[in-house]
Amino acid sequence: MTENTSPERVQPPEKSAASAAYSPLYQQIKALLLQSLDRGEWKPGESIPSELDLAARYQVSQGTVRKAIDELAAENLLIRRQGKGTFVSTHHEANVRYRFLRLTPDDGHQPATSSMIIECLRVKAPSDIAALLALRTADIVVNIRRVLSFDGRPTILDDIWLPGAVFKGLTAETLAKNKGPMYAWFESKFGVSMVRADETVRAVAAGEEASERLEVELGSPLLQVERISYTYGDRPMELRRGLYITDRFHYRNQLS
Amino acid sequence: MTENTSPERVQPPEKSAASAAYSPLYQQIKALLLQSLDRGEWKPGESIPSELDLAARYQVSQGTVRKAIDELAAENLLIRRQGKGTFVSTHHEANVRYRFLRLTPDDGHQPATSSMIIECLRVKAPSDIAALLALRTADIVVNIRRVLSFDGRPTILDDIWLPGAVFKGLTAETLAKNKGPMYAWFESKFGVSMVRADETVRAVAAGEEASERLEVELGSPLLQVERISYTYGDRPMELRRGLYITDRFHYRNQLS
DNA sequence: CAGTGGTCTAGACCACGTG
DNA sequence: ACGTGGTCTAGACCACTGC
Repeated sequence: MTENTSPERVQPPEKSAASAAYSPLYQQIKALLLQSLDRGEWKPGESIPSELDLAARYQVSQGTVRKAIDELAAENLLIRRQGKGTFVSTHHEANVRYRFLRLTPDDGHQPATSSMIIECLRVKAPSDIAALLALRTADIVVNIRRVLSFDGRPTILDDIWLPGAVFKGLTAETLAKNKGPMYAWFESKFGVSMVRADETVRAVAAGEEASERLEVELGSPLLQVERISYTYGDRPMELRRGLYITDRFHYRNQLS
Repeated sequence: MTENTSPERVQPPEKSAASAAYSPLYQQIKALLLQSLDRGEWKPGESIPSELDLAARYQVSQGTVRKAIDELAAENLLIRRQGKGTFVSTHHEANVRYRFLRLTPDDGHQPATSSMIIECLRVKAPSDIAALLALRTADIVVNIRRVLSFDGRPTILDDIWLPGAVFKGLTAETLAKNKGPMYAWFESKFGVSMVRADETVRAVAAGEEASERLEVELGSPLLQVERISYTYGDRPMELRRGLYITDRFHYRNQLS
């Protein structure tokens, strides 16, 4: 009974010259791990099987599994912990909360955060939003608008768009009940893990609504940040347009 | 004659429990490679010795050298090219020119770039500049001010500060002669490789000079980008304050 | 003490670039 | 044909964690 009927049997890489679609073994393993993550076989915060177990499961050496995991860890999808295991990334943990928020206080001290929901509506997707979220204009999207305050000062005005089909049961009420980071809530309530994001940053002048909500002069400079967040498989799952006040905070970035 | 008198002999990692300052072998190799890079033993754009040569030189296995190089490649200090060798990163190559410039045209098309030097002075370091560059206020710094234009439109007003002791012979004349990216010029003319950078981004209102130089209304929103660039060993080598017009361009960023 | 990831080695073979 | 980095394996031992 050593016959292997697992659907996850990997192909040994085609080593003959004729192979056009050659893919290294560890990339195939990486793809299989990604599938399992996407499918929810291992949930955010949980540990995945040990390297030796995975090696046995996929019939490859530990070194090959290791290389696959190395890449996923480099992309922040997995987190290695020596002596404990390898864990699925989550937005719940203290050290990586607000992982996608690059706005940082000018002095080091961490501010108290509070959120005020302006509205939360389900509407047909405007065409620009639909395009960015890879939806059709007939599809329903959830539109959340809110103000984030730091130390009691309104600082961020957010306009958030989510695919309605995925975020079922998201209403102003359920939203209001949730404390803590929105991305952590998305994980536990809707099973959506935000894995990476692209941001587009500009300086703009405060319009009427922004100046009221953020309590700044009409026309004051604001940082406009448009973010598209992706879940596994590069599927866009959120469009977020934010206006930031940057007099006591700054947007930080590391180049290399 | 097998005695090894090389100054680069590495310590086998202390494997006994008592070792407080344990450092993996490959980290020691990485540090040695960094020293050689800093010292200029291999110049930007050149290839470093092959993995097998380095393994022989440091008396370790190829795998250990490989892991050290892997990390340096992940930090963009080295570039691997299969079949050819491993090369020292440079700002000269077309694909990584303007590697630190995150301002991107809204439409895809690459704009024609031109630079206009406003002035280039050697002065005593103001205290804030000195602090950020890890200098004393008595030290001399070079201060360059310039406007970058894209497709003929002034778009960036830069205020650049460099340690005078390192950038000897940098004058408005020599600067004006240089075409192409400033960081590439720093490499070939002054032997300074910029290896990574930290940026702080804000939205600000155009002041008098900015509005004149960039031909925008007084008070229009501009993106203010303060960048500290580092050479090997995390030594700060440049402070750059830029004001960007972001109506046809945006600052892009990837989060993960 | 057992189990996990982390380091290190040695060797085989492959893919790529250049003669 | 050769030398380069890239992949894959197997095995030994170490460091860390928790029972």
